[in-house]
Amino acid sequence: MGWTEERVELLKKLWMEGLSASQIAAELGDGVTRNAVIGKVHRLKLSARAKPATTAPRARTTARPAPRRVASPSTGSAGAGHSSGMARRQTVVRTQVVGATALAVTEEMEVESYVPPAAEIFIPESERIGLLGLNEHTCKWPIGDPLTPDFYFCGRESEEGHPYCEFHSRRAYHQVEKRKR
DNA sequence: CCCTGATTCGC
DNA sequence: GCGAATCAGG
Repeated sequence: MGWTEERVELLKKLWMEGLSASQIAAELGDGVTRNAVIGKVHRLKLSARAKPATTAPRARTTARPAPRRVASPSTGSAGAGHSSGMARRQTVVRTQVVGATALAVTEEMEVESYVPPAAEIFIPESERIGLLGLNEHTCKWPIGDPLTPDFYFCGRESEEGHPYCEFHSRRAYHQVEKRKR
């Protein structure tokens, strides 16, 4: 289905209201993808919105060398590492621990100094491991202050090829709540 | 992994 | 004009 005036108007309206491209795509239905929405938005020159949403000042990134796909069905694509180190300054979400699965977001704040990531989960002292206890199958998520003697690593089993256990792997970036109208 | 928007370019 | 593929970022 093409872009009828009605659909374009709806697109403009929702975009200005701050809905994400994927949400608008779902709203329009008919197999419209978020890419279609974004593409249309650009053609309409509607890029600017009230709320920056994400990705703020993007002055200029690479002018995309020459990916060119479409015709070649080669399946290469092997590695893809994803390096994300521990930032000294980071935005954390304070949670309330009620159990292993009951986490409630109560406040979002930015902290100055290092904060033990995912300290919510309790690791029995007998399972804690130090630097020398790490191997390719142990979760390398650090807990505590590295400069302190009581510093240790999660140490639980990590998925093959992954540096962290499942719990800690999903800790970094997982949608707290999926937008639903 | 989930997600966001930005960009290019064959169609 | 359209939008999949890709990129860059959180």
